[in-house]
Amino acid sequence: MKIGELARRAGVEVQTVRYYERGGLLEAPSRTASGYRTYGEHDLERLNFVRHCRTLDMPLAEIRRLLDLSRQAQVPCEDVDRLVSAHLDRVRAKLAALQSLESQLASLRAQCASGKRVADCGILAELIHAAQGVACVRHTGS
Amino acid sequence: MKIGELARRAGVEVQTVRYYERGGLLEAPSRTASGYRTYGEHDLERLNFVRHCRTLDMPLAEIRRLLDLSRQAQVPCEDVDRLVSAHLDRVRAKLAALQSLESQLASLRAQCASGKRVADCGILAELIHAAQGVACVRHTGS
DNA sequence: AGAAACCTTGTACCCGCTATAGGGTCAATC
DNA sequence: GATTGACCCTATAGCGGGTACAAGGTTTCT
Repeated sequence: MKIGELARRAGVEVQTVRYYERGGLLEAPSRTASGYRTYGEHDLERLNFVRHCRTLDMPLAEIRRLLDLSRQAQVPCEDVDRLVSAHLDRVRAKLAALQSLESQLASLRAQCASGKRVADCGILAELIHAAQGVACVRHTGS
Repeated sequence: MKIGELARRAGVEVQTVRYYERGGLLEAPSRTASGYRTYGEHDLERLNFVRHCRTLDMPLAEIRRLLDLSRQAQVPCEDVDRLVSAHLDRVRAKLAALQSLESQLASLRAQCASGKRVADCGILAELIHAAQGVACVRHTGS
């Protein structure tokens, strides 16, 4: 199949396939006489694998290592485990940061009562005070 | 004060200050005869405001809009609220995605028993099967 | 034969910085 | 007064993970 069909079946853009090839995530495929890339089912499987890892938010470098590892059947499975664990740790750290962020924004939004003008906006006041290192909102009368 | 002091007091890199100026987040400051930027306390406050919004993960374009709004005291506060609410929605969506990601990775990692070789690695098997659209892990012997 | 749909390479763009190169300026010290 | 070192300037390129062009070649359909 040609690149367009491969891309369509994997649900990615054509450019993305070429980008993955450049980055070594997909092997350079054979070409027709006129230079068109031709792929087989195996290439589709590999692309799907890459995409699935991407939906798990793994960086491309990590996916590349995973692909390398999977080709060496003798390597202890621990190496794979370590890679996934490290990724999981990063995801959990990001999750915690995002949760704190969510609560900050939610409480910020609660500052805004309808009908007010920007001049009296609680959100802006809060943001400005927070930016000045004031722990608690305390209107200084301005 | 010069750019180095401003940056130090706001806890950012000097390049970041210049980057914000180019992006219109900070006003172009006055210059000394030799071309050095000179800032006042007001500039520091504004930079702190920007940084605080950044710790809330707001994109620079949004911070710029917020700064614009805050200069127009007549604008209804709702506009600010809408902006923050939209951001909160995005953060919550990201949070949900990350939570699902976390559980996927955690269950993935549970596939790996120690002492195995990559040839029998549960993680890789799972990733490959998942990539092929198989809902449940089912080792085909291979 | 001509149009539409595909393919090719190469390049530039997005975000929010960060880093580097290649200079100029300023204050202190020898 | 010359040098050192810390600071400042502009311009440019890089990161990751793509996306979007431009400018052309090929294939397929009518």
